[in-house]
Amino acid sequence: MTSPVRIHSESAVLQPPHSTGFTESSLALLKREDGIVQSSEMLEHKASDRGLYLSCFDMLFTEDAAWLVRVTDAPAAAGARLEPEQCPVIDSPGLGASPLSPTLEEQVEERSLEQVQSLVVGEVLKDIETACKLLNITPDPMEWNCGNVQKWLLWTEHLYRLPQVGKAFQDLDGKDLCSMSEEDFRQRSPQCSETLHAHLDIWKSAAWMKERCSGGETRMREGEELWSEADSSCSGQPIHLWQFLRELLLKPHSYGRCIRWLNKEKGIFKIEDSAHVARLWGLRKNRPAMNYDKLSRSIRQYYKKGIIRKPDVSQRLVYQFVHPV
DNA sequence: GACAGGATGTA
DNA sequence: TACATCCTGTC
Repeated sequence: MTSPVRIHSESAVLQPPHSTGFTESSLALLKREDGIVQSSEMLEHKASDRGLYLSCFDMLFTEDAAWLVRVTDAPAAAGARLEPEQCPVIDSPGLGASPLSPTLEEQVEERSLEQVQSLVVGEVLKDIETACKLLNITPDPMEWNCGNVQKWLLWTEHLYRLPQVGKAFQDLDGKDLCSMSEEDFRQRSPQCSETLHAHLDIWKSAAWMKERCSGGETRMREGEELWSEADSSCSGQPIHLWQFLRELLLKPHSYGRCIRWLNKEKGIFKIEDSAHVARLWGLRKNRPAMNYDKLSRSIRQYYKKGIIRKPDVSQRLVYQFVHPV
């Protein structure tokens, strides 16, 4: 099926592998991520409420991607409406209306879907943004050096519980990585090629979207705003441990399994997986030998400074921000 | 294994 | 200054 919608500019340096920006495997990968699955379920639920039976991901990431064009390139979207055979099947009155003059109901449905779709994309961008902060790398894989590639690999291993594959890619920088086909990935890492390739696709697509959106566009939606969100990693100052911990805590969808609030109002949090948090901190600071013993020593340095303390009722792995956000 | 805190090194 | 590292000791 060919798409009438081209969301890629011919001049774009980095082009996603498909016209949608997301390959089938990267979509499958997206579905595996908790928050995205939630968003997807939300959308599917919403769709079923309205008599739609098209999967949200089919809607969102199949080749039409008209919503994406609307978000990023509204004027160009004028000719980007779906051809009739590509439209989602909608079991509702008014279906017989001419595709050239959608009914009010169709327009309302479309708008609702667009809103949820932009939420899903927002989640993807948010995850990437968080990873960039934690790893101190740029979101565009094309700009990565070999060290950045290794960090990204470590990150992807962590995210998808993959075996260590860094050695197989140790001689590659971002440009090399981006030019690799899935078969190239398979040759270097037969076990993880699909996941790695798909995950890289997501990053490439996000980078492409960001590049596309930053070209003088004044229109801002949720996902895009996230890229320009001011945070500790944008200040040029090295991140402090307490800031890092707070950032993890503020992304429960991504890190809730290793650190979470026990009482957000009081700033009380629990480190659920000490080794994991330490590894993330080590990644962020380029300290491969980081462990919880060292990390906790740094946390204890905050006791004197009045930044973090143990709660009144001391518990293992539970700390408290003295000045909760 | 978590915790507390001293000592020292480093950028 | 803000850790990172190593250490001793306690629970």
